[in-house]
Amino acid sequence: MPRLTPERRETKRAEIVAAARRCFSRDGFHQTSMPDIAAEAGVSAGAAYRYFAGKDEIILAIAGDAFRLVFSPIEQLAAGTSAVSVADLVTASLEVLSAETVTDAAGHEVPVEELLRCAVQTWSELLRNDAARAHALEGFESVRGGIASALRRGQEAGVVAPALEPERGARVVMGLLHGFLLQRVAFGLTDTTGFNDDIRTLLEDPGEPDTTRR
Amino acid sequence: MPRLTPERRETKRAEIVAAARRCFSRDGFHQTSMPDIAAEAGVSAGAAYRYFAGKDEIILAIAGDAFRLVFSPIEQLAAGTSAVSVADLVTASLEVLSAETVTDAAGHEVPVEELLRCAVQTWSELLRNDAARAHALEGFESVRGGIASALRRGQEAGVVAPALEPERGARVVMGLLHGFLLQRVAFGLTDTTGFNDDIRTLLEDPGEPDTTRR
Amino acid sequence: MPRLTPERRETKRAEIVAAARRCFSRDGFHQTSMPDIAAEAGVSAGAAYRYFAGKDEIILAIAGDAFRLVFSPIEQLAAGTSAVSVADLVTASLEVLSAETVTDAAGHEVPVEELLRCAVQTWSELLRNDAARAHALEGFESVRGGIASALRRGQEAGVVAPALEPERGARVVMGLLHGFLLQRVAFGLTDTTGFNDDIRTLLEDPGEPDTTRR
Amino acid sequence: MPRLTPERRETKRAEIVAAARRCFSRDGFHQTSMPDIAAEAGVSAGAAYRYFAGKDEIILAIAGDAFRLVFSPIEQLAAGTSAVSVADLVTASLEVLSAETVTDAAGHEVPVEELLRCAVQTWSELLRNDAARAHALEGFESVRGGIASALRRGQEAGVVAPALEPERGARVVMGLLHGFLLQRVAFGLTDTTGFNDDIRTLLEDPGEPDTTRR
DNA sequence: CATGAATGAGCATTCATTCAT
DNA sequence: TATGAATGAATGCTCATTCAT
Repeated sequence: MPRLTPERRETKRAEIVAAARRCFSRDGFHQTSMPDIAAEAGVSAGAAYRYFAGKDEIILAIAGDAFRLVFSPIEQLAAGTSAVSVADLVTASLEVLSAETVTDAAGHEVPVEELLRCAVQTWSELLRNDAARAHALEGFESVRGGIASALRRGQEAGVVAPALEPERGARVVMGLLHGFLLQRVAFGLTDTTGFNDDIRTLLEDPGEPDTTRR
Repeated sequence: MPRLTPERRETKRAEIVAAARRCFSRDGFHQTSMPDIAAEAGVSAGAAYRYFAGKDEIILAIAGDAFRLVFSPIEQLAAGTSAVSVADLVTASLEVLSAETVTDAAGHEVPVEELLRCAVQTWSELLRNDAARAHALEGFESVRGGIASALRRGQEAGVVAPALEPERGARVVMGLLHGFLLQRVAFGLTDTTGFNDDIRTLLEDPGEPDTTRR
Repeated sequence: MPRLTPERRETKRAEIVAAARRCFSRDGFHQTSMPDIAAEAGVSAGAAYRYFAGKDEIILAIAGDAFRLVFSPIEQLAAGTSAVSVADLVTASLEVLSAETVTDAAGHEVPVEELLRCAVQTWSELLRNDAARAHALEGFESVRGGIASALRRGQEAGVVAPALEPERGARVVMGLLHGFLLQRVAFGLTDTTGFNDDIRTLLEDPGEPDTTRR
Repeated sequence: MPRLTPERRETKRAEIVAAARRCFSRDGFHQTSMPDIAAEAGVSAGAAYRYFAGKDEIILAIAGDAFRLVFSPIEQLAAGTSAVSVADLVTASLEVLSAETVTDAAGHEVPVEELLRCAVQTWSELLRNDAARAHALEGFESVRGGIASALRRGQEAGVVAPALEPERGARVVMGLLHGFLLQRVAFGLTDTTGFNDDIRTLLEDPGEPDTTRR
């Protein structure tokens, strides 16, 4: 039997992750058994243990992905060098909620529906799993830093209010995404078109109405 | 030991719920066993079954509370008749994140930390539990309706932008709360002071800077 | 509270037994809980323990009745002094399978359907419960003795073959009843009319066929 | 420890069945726990669930065997083509009560004592378990049909009374076996030798043959 | 005496994990 | 390497029995 090449190993690992994601999305982290995952991946019950130390490690892998990938569109935008407005950021941020798939670090397409359903479950894990929380916090800060940088670039370019504290602004954007994400997966409120305007209108000064809008 | 008065029954039920909430907050829904709950409540393993049909029913009771109580400050504000601005709503909405306790329907004080940790876990349940989702959706719509009403009153009073679609504005407010809630319990980002301003600033037209702020 | 008179005590005990018999007949000995019996009898869970030491004692009471009452018609016939033929005995024996009710020692009417269903379950208990087996064996021997006596009287009167060993003949009669009893309750084969003739025909010498029959 | 060959699987399944039969025979269906069975079989608590969906399925397997095997000697006789008399049938039928073991469909020797004790318990199950009853009824009818066929062959050969209705005669034979079976396991009345004669004598016309009958 | 709430041991079943093949 | 049978601890739940009121 030929040594398992690193590539084949990685491929198989990814297959197990993808199978686990399907199971988790469908049945939940805790209602999914290791045999379930193995069966979904088309491997034996024991095989998964050659790629992961245990169920927790699979959850962690999924959770890391789920937490981070949700922000992948906005991260890409933020990683650029062009001047972006807040509206651009919010729009990019909510974009993931309407997409069919996103692409993970290894280049695999991940169905957004699965991703989001896993993301919400991930949040529960963060409460009790120190490793997961540390990992997620790192991702959170990384995304926040990226958004903050973009906001700073926007301020320099004059398309973002100079009074905005970038780190805090980034938190708002991320919070909004999480909130709408939850509304979508838990309640089926998939429509996020126009929310950028809604948000702006919401906070608008009522006295000086529409002259500057849109 | 016959004749449990309805009041005593309710008290005991509430004790079990409170114990379950402590366990769930500490260990998670699925890592908490019925014996754990019973022990925390100081009752025998079988006793809980006189008050709840099973573990799911306890989870449901907690989840219902958790989902709804998070909005209790804003619901109270919205239920009033005074004209409130968006800033008032957002402030009230985020208030729960800094409070120590909130009061549930039966008048019991519920520690906010526990409440929020249960709330996040509730979200995971919504994905797979039809009863919980239906229940939560009802709560969601009720809160949304209340906030929308308050926004309409604000529009009539001239303190909310007339262009705002109230139902959509309410979704934004609720989404923000959920997003910040997650940031607090998952990452320890408890500080929400000033976020009202941040949000406003975030969306501000950069061209007309500081004249209207703070 | 007035002392419970022995009569009232006996009445209540009988009510519990009757309730237990209904439960046992419907759900089986082991699928019936003490609360079930109490509820069926309209008393509290604890009350039954004033009349019976525990569930086993109730089963024993039912079992004793069930085992014995099945033979009550044949016992009555055997207890008489008239000369009875084997056909009379078999007929009387199977009679209980077509009756609606039989009357127990205390004069209560007991539905035969319930009685038979409990009787079959009783047999299982005999295998493991020494007290029940001893009790039943005593009843068995008593009935067998009665039938044997009747057979002896029949032999004296010339209506029973003199070569028959009465004790063994009685076993055959009793075995037949048990066999047909099982066929009725387990398979719904309620028809036992004419089986007397069948039995006779079955064992008839085929060489001297039909000249005298029917 | 991969790849359980179908034969080994069947062997192990049979071992569990045999262990369960020992437990059931000793302690009863409902007093035997799954761990009891597993321990008796020398396997772990969970292992049994790879071979049976649950306890009920084990009971059903035992019950099916127990109900059917009791008739195996008479079925073999009836399955033949030779002309058999009623006496032959009854003798064969009761034979099982004196045997040490019988051989099941898979060729395993089953101790008769265990078999009979399980058979009696099976009868209780028939009252409440529709699947078991349907299964047993099928077996019952099959055996009855076999015996009836043998009786018809006997009639053709002139060794069975032509007036006998074979289906009814078969019921009598089966009823007798069940009755004597119960007497053996419940009361230790193991002796069935000569009962064939007893039965015949029992129904024999006493001194003055047929002139007085009916 | 009766009540019925409480107890707590016991049970069927599941499942993460191991390891012989 | 991969397999999948086996393990055995853990869990949710039931129920016979007790006893404070």
